[in-house]
Amino acid sequence: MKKEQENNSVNFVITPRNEDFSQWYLDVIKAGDLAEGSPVRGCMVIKPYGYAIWENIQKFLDNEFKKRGTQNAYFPLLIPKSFLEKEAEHVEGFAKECAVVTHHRLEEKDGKLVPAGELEEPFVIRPTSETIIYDTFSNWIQSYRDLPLLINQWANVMRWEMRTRPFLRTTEFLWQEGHTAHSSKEEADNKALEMLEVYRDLVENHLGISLVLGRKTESEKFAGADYTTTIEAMMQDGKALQSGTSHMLGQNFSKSFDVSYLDENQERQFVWQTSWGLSTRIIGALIMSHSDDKGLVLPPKIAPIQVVVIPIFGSEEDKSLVMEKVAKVKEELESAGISLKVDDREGRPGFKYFEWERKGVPLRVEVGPKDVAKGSVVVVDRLQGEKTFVEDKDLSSFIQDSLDKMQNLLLANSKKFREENTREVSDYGEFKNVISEKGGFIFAHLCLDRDCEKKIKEDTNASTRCIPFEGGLGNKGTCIYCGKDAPNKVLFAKAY
RNA sequence: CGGGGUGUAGCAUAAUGGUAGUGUACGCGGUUUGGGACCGUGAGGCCCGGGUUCGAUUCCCGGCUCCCCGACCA
Repeated sequence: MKKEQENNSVNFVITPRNEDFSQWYLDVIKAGDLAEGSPVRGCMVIKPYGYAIWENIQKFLDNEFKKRGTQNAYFPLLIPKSFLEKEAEHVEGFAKECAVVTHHRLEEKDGKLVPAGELEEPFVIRPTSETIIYDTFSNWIQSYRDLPLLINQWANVMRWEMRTRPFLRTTEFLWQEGHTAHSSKEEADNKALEMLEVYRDLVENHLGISLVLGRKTESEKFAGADYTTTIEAMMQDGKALQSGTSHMLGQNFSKSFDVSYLDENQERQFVWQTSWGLSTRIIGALIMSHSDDKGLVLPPKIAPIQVVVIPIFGSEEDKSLVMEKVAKVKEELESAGISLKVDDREGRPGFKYFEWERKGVPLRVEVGPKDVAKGSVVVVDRLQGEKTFVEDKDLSSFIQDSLDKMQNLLLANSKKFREENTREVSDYGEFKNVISEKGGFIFAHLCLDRDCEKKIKEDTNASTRCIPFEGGLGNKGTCIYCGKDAPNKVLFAKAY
């Protein structure tokens, strides 16, 4: 981000691909009225405009979940420490980042409030809810008739990470976490994939962010899962962002939490489980994928406001004519299902143009005295800045058409950018060069030895993002690091 | 948690061991309105604690904050 003094006013010139990228998106977030720092370490305040984006994401996912028989439920924020200890890998994965509740009241001592009433068993503020949900599942599930059990929870979680970044890694974040239990491995395998596909649909078709789908390597998988599948996106600086995950938990948790049932043959069986989650991090992905030097760019399908109408007038006489026309435009577009805002505040139009551009509203409709006289309006496109004079009779279809085109163009741009910055490499020297000079994704063969993966990360700072379903899994070759047999081709990148 | 930096008004910044200035944003009055309007006017500020000093926003020490790099990670 660079600042420029102009007419004694400070403007933010946003430069997405420079080295100050993280600073850049911070300022976009501020400018776009999305979030600001909170007094609590690494937490964020999400302002109404930003929260409306999250609500649109929720609306879409809720609908998709319910179509697939998933029900919403809610479980406690506080998890007994002993629950976390039950699944060995799971504790190991989360122990380092837990906020712990040890007391239940405050007492005054020497004029200061100090914690008192120490708890016999501390609670952990959920970093994720597998343990407490599966403890409950063990009561809910008795018979094969209780399966499959498909539950989703919208909640906040806390992970006390060393370093935070707004939206991408906050101490507290919002997400949905789905938890399912099945009678067969195959059914659970399919469920994990099915939910990953729901995420793909959301992120590609609604958020306009092109993805690579694949499986995490052993060292990057969820703590306690048999395997983890992921959607990986590329930000404008070439770094990767894990945007959603779906885990096949196998029977690891069902055995630790005794989630079992009697099958048709009166035999005791452990359930097969999945869990899947998508967080407010996705809003960070949205910001970092599409924003330009003017601010946010929001895809029409997820934008809280799709069209902003700016009335322009000088005299009172003009005002009544213009506002009459604005009312008609509003009625017509709203009845076509478009979410619209009329910015009828006092003030000059230019000021309003800048403000709504910063906030990423896809289309702007200007209505002034000249437009009233000509029987048309001016429509301006946020993405390309194109200005079009549209006759009144064509307005609704033109707007609809423009929104659709913009939606498609955003995804196409994102896909093109990702493909242009993905490179196949077969030599480790070249690997290092590409990572340091060009960045982006690298597609290369990797053996199953975890040491190779670790050393590459230490060496280059690039981690494995996933083994892509397309062209990765089962693509045999020789390991880029050690030269031994590699069963898969793997996607590497520096990641957020 | 290790290394580096930072902290002055809502935001962005300046100067200063002795009354803290500017831009923007905000309130009020007026004139304006097709790409960040103008005039007048008003309110608003030195991260916290200790030390040195007649006097500290400034110097010193400690703490905290936020940011960057690393480790960690959705």
